[in-house]
Amino acid sequence: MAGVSPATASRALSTPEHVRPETRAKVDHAARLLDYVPHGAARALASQRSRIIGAVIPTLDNAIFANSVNALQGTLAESGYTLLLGSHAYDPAIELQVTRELIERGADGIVFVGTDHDPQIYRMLATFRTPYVLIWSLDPSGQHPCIGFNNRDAAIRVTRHLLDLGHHRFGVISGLTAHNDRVRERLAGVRDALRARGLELSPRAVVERPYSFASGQQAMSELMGRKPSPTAVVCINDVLAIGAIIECRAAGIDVPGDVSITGFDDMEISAQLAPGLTTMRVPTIDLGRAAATYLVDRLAGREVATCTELPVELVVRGSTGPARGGNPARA
Amino acid sequence: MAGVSPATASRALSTPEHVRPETRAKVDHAARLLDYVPHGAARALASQRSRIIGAVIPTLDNAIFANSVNALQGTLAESGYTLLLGSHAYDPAIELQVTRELIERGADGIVFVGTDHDPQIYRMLATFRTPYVLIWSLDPSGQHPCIGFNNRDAAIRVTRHLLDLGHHRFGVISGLTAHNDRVRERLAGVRDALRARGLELSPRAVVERPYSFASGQQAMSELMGRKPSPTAVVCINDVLAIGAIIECRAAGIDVPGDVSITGFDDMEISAQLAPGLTTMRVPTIDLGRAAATYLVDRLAGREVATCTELPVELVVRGSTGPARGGNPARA
DNA sequence: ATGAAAGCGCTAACAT
DNA sequence: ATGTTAGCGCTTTCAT
Repeated sequence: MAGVSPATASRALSTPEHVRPETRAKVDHAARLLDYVPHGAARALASQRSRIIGAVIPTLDNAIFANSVNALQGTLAESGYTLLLGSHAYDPAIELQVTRELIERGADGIVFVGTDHDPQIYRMLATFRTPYVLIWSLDPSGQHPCIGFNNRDAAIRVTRHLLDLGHHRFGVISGLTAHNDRVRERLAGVRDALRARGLELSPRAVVERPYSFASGQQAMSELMGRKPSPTAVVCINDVLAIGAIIECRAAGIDVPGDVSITGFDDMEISAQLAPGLTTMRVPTIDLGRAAATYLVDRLAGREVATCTELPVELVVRGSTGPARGGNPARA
Repeated sequence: MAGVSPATASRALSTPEHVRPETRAKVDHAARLLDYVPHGAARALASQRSRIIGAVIPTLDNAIFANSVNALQGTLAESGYTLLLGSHAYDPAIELQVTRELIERGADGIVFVGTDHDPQIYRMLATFRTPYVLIWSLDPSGQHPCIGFNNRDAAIRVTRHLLDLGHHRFGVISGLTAHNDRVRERLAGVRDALRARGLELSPRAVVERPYSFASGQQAMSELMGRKPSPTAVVCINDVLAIGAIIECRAAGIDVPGDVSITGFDDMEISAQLAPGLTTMRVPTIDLGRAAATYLVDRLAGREVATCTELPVELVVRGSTGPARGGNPARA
């Protein structure tokens, strides 16, 4: 004790401006001397706020999410919040369970990826009045706060790039569509873009695989085995696209001479490959940062935008080129 | 209320075996009806256990750590623990702060990476009697519980592989050595192995860079600009090694014809590259799992080994070959 | 600006 | 097997 009441000590540490500098000094001194570390649980119990923000993400395997999470955590830390992380490996049951856990831990706010979530999750959030925000997608219903981009439009832009290069025989390497609105939207975007030019994507032209380099390789090999083989392959993310490029190298298929390949996300390595991967750049860092800012502001009672759309950018590199014998003027 | 006392309700939920099935049913029913979610903070305050395990890691950028963390979390979840994650970007001040935060949150145990930590961290852990474990390294002092492997020996094995192929002009692409015992140990291992064959590593032959593909590229370019240029380049991890391979491809340098390259970690993509990367496989998943098991067992009062050494494995792929004109029989 | 007192939601003796 | 009773360490009215 520094000769003051517990109440004053508490104020000195939590709201220093409400305490005379002199008293504050005494308390700070004592705290230092005692190696005082506040008791988070007691604090949370008394104040009804945990200063914990939860994040529910599919997996950390994907470097893309890792970047967002990193930014999220950094930004939260600046405002005195701690990140509590839960991952679910794309399993809705685990996701529900993890969310429950975060609420149980008293999370003041929660970040989710995408719009595909068990209704029970939304119900729980409502019951506990827990603020939350969805990232990576835009919520079409407008019911949920979100910070993301239009996955479908982005995919349309990628596909158009290929169409403009004269391609008309397409293949698609997709991620698993179950419980993943990003993948479904991107896929829909590809279909939309093709249809707009009078092309249909046959089911056989779409290969669905979990995210891994090996999957991408396999899928590419499968696609190139079809005849006629595609001259352009749209991959739903960079991991799959890189796998596809690797497969081409192994199989002696020239990229983009024989086939053009596109990705989605723009991971660090995508720029370094030979050829460089044409892809849609997603602002992963900004996504994490904006989510943190959103929740911190909301918890501080500040006004916040319900939905924020972040820009994505088509990055054209060496993996795409004109269709062989194609006519760039028309598809 | 289900017509029982709070104490019974508590028991029914926490230690069901201490309650008559009939009563348990009543409580469970009421809980379901009320959408009851226990209050973590109150529970932690009363029971003096948070069921939270903290992990203090350098960064999630490195897919390698992400894998370990994933495994850590999964294994902890099986035992009813939640992972609280803190990263510090290799900054000791942030690391101290993050650790403080974890203790403040009442972490029942904490996982750290490597042995290089501010003495104040160890002091705090002792003060709060917080169990902890170091992963990725072996603690030479034997003072700290750890689960890892011998980074120096592993680096020796990699270097010997190159020596046995007849190389004697070496370059090294290192990570930053500050606050990173893994990098320092691996570097020392390379030096040891060379010295054992009468070779010295000149300071100019070692390039130190942060972990990124781009760094690896740059470093490789620098190294190959020296004359005589190395015929073998040891990279302290796969990220740098992949950057190096990419640079060679860009610069028209044949791997392994002109230069052999080795990595360390064995990331998923390392196997897929052309040429495949010769590297030291680190059991990232096992590391995370073992750390979880260690802490859970310790917290349950079970006996635990102070230090566990996990095996690493040299994976020879296409990026290494005989020294041009070298004599494999002797270095 | 500071102190006194109540209580956050739960668990853990202890008693029955 | 269940109820009674404190109390975990802090914050927050409320009073001064």
